[in-house]
Amino acid sequence: MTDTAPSAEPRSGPYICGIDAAMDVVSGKWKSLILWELDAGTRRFGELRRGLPGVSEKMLIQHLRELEYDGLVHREVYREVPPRVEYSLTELGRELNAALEPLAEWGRRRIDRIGAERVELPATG
Amino acid sequence: MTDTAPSAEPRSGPYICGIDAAMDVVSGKWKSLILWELDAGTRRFGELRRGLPGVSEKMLIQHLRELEYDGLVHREVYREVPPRVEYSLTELGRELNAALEPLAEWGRRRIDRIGAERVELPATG
DNA sequence: TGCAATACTTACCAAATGGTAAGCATGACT
DNA sequence: AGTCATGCTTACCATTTGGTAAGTATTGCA
Repeated sequence: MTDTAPSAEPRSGPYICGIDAAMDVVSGKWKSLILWELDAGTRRFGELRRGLPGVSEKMLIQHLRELEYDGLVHREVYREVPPRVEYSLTELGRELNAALEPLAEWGRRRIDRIGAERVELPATG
Repeated sequence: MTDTAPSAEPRSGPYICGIDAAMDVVSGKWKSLILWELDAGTRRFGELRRGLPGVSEKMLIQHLRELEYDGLVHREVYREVPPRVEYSLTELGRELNAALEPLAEWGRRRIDRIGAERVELPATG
């Protein structure tokens, strides 16, 4: 297998607890951010890339593929030229995002508390 | 700086969003598990090690130090021989754990859904 | 004297993760 | 024929992360 080949099916433990199992699908530098972006609606590959400042194409597809295998995002290919591929959240993905919301809120308070810098995101919705 | 030297102060972004800031303090193979263990009460170093099957001493202290710097755990040293060191959650740590609960619940359902294996934890209390 | 217990500390190494940059396929447009 | 756009794919490399195993310090106890 090569460098970028993603696993062929959902990662599947063994896990010590629920956190362990949830973190497994969310860990990766851009995954939660991708989920967040998609929560606002369907996005094309290029739109996602532009919406996530700093992500490389390699990592973006790699993460998208893993999220797809884990059943969190849906990939729809339109056979056009130039190609069009749209990504959206599955129901499972939306549930995960909901479960991430309290964590996001905690993080926002942490940013305020420690006065961390914020990265400006070009508005995406 | 050597291999194991932890950073001297809380990690501090810049962050893209709350998730980003929260994940930053939780990511690390054992961190959420350590938090989970400590949620049940104060633990000595050795107790934590025995409670987390597979963790190495190096990673355990490294993660504990980072959690301490990030203000999530409190470290209390008793000058005895042999030494005794007790770790416990701070209020901030308890808040983080609360924010992690929905994610844990999602993860538990994921384990059931995909029929993932579970690792047996020796009972720690 | 020598070993046990506890909480680290260190050196070294392997695997995982992520980045850069170039290449590929297709068809419309010039 | 050459360029553009899009969505990848690949090779290669650097950094990060985590593991193993040995060593340190202190004092009680056999």
